[in-house]
Amino acid sequence: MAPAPPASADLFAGEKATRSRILRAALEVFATRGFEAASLREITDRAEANVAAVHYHFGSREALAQEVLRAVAGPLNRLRLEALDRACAAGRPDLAAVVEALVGPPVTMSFEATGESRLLIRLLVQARALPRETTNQAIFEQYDAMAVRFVDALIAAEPGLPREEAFWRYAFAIGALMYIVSDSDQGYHRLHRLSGGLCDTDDPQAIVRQLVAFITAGIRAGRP
Amino acid sequence: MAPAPPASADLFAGEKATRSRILRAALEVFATRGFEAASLREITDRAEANVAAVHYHFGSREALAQEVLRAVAGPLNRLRLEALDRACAAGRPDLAAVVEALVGPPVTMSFEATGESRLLIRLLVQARALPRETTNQAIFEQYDAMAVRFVDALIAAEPGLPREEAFWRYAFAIGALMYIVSDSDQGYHRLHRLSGGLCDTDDPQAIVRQLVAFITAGIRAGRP
DNA sequence: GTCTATAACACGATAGAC
DNA sequence: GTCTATCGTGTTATAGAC
Repeated sequence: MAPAPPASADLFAGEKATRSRILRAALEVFATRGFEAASLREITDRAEANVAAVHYHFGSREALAQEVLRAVAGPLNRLRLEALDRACAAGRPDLAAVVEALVGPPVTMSFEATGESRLLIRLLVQARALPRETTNQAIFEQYDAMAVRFVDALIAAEPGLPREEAFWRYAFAIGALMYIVSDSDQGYHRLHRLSGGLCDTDDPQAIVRQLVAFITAGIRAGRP
Repeated sequence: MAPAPPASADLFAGEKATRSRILRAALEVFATRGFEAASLREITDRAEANVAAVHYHFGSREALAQEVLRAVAGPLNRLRLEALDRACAAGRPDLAAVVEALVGPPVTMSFEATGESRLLIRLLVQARALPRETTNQAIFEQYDAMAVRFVDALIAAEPGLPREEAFWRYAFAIGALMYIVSDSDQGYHRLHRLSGGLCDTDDPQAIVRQLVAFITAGIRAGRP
């Protein structure tokens, strides 16, 4: 059996040629223009395919959106859970290692030069900004179980941490993560400008380092 | 001279009747449907006005979006800076008081039953999810100066905190804030569901308490 | 200042040829 | 499986009556 391909490999390689090109183009357009504003025409132009091909392969624009979200969510979670397994391998996990397993993979993926996963966070930001039935469904089914596993790992690392606080702080961590990744993305770079160049938001290692320090301390805070 | 009205008062009270109704409706529609997906028809229907009136009063759909963002950003910053001034009044400020001045007003405003500011965070989430020239301009000119004032206050509260870290952690705080507010908004409530009801995301005081505990500890973290 | 009517165009979806 | 052509609808914007 062949080993699983790295997350940065072509997510849609196994697909039929046109279907694959449409998926790739749709990811790009949905991520940069939003699920609502993206048009089928823009997607098919980029895919060098036809509007009718989308309906043939996916049935509707909405079904295409759901398919894209599903296809792209897998690799991130796999990387995260592998890193979490490594952190938990030797008994009680180290908190910083758990946090790094949570924030490291998405940051790394966002900075890939090529590959589809690069746009994942942007896609998730879109889905969250404008919740819709279809995208919510795809996200919940892919991320809920992973979220609970990480919360459990946080508690394993910090046995004194009440479960309620673990959930709140998991959410805060995800918020900080998504905010900083989308800031460093697509030429926005508000933090870099605001800090007068002090914060290098183009350095993924710096981002992970800063995130881990902040989140780890936040999770260790006393009960409010 | 009359005192400034409370932030929850009608933001558009001074406006001409139709123009005011359009602004109010536009805020609602832009905040819930996104800047790209919102249509003039939906806005004018809600405003009980005419499509042509928008062009008469604002010139274009894009100019209307910019106007809405500008009109709504003021009250939040005023509340925050007033709270920051109180925190800094007696010499060296308390870190928790500075953080509460940052996150308290937006959380409180999001939970207002009426008033336009209730939708502000949602509007900012939209603007950030899909950065555009016009909305960026409106946000930067309203928020950049305030951000730097808060970073300075963080450093004043924690003299050992390097300026670079202060900026990173300010950004992380904003990310956690926006994430949790948009989660508790509009029936999304993912954290509530995910935590099996442990986290009451309908209680603004609980949210502020949790945010302040997490962020305060994160800011006090050692240099990574 | 506010309306109706309409121009000019983009959208998602589908029928039917090949 | 992939195309062209087209239907019906919704969009921004504007011209002109009042």
